[in-house]
Amino acid sequence: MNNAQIADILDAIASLLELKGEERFKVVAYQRAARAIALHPKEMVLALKEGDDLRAIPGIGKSIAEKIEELVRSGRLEYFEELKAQFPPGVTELLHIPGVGPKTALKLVQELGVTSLEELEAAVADGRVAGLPGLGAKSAENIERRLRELRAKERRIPLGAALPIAEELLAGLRQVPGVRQASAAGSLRRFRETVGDIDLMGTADDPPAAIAAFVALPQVKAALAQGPTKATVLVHSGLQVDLRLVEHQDFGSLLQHFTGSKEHNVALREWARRRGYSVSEYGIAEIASGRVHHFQREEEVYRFLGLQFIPPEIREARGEIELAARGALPRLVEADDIRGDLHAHTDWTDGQDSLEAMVRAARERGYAYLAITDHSVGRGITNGLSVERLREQRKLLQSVEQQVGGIRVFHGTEVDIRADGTLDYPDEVLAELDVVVASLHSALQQPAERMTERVLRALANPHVDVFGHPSARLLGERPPVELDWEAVFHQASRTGVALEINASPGRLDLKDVHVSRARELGCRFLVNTDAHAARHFAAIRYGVGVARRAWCESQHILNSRPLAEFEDFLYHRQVVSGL
DNA sequence: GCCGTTTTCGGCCCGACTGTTTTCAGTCG
Repeated sequence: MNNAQIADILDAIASLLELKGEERFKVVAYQRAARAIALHPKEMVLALKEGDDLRAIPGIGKSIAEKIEELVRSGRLEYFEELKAQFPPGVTELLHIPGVGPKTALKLVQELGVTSLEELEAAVADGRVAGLPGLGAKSAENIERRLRELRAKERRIPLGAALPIAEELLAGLRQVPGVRQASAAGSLRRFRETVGDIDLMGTADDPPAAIAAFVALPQVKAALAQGPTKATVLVHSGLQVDLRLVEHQDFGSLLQHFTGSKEHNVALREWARRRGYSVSEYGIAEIASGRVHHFQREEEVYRFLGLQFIPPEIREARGEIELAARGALPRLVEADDIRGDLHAHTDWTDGQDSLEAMVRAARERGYAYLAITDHSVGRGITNGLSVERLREQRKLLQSVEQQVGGIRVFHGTEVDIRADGTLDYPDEVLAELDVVVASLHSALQQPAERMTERVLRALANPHVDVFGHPSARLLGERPPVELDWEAVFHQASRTGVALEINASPGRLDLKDVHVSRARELGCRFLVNTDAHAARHFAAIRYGVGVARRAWCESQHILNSRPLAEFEDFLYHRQVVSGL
């Protein structure tokens, strides 16, 4: 049983307790515990095996720790089974409908015997829902609409699709006279890998005029709602965007509030409350006197509470507030720290731009180094390089490096890890290269055990420097491979192979939680774009966002290190080979 | 059920919206 499954059960318990009418705080305790487990980098199975005290995890106490132990040990939880038995199966499904909470769900179950979305649909259609006490025609109508929406799309948009749209809208908004502040908020600002919608915040001298200008932007397909200080629009990609404008003096508090996460805000407010303050989106009130403090800038909100500024990417209620109080937050790596990209393709294989164009683009970004890593021979579909072409490419690379100047260009490969864990070039060819990125591209359906053996074998090859896009997932299109991550991270840590944080917006691979765990185990990382065109280098920020969400500092990210130090990694690291 | 800068007991974030309510409950972010 993995953490995600445990978290699901804890969430289900919370829902059942809600239905039961249990005290709200007990419900919240289970919801918090579920989230804590879902975000916990180390698998519970392993934590228990190693004798960790689960109560050290914020939100986990004696009672829930025991339940997790029972779940891990036996695969089931008596308490959960008993709770489930008290309700018709499927009733918690109703809670997934926005607008339907425990009270409404219980009413639907008890009065109408509805236990599934299908039955609910029927009950709405024949008017039984509208006839319930406390509900009316309007409620039934809303439920019907929400049911439809739930079916149509329960999909979130990849960060890489949403962020450019948000930035275009913000640029448009900033052109409007009188607009002084404009920023994205929400999960987009926290760099979550997918977002449900886009939240924008701003201040304007004349809010209604700014709102009017906003809904008239060319990106806007339709305005769903438009008030004097708020607008909700659809953009052409179908994404929903909310804009909210406030007084200049309150922008800091507003941005803080709407950036979230919800759990971070709850933790922050509890923390403040214990010190006599009440925090809301309108400012910070002194509880004793009622005096309210206003903040134009978000930094001031945290400073007022005696906290270091907490970067949005780590606002997830994972202990960041306590660290900020002690002034002990990590110095997260920044996009400007990145000095080179170690995974790039050219038109020698499936890239769009020439080798020279790629090198020039990297130098223009101010990079000190770049690796050209075209595909290996077995990737026929990408025109993978034969050994002869690979060697030919090196000659060109050396002359381009000289011509362009000011940037070190490494010759590398993105070599296929074959189904049996061998690599797609012989060792003596790999030995000629500066950088070897080993990646999975085929036979991605292997069962976990086989896939793990395959990867461990590949990482044991002393020529391999980097494990490329380790899970091979494509966001929203292809699931990650089945892999014993713990074993892989241990292997990478031992052999010194760097794990790639692939910044390509369709991948974001490794993902944040895995990066956290690998970092704990002593792994180091490369944030690479896997650029297939010069313009793709700009995607580096998505990968940096993942690294930041995993609390990575510059020391963890090898390609944020100066050239000399990076060459130490390539040429002089202690290579441990063998399985 | 969790937790501790008043506390091992008695608290537990805050405000807005919606619908159905004649003063508020339920739900959401």
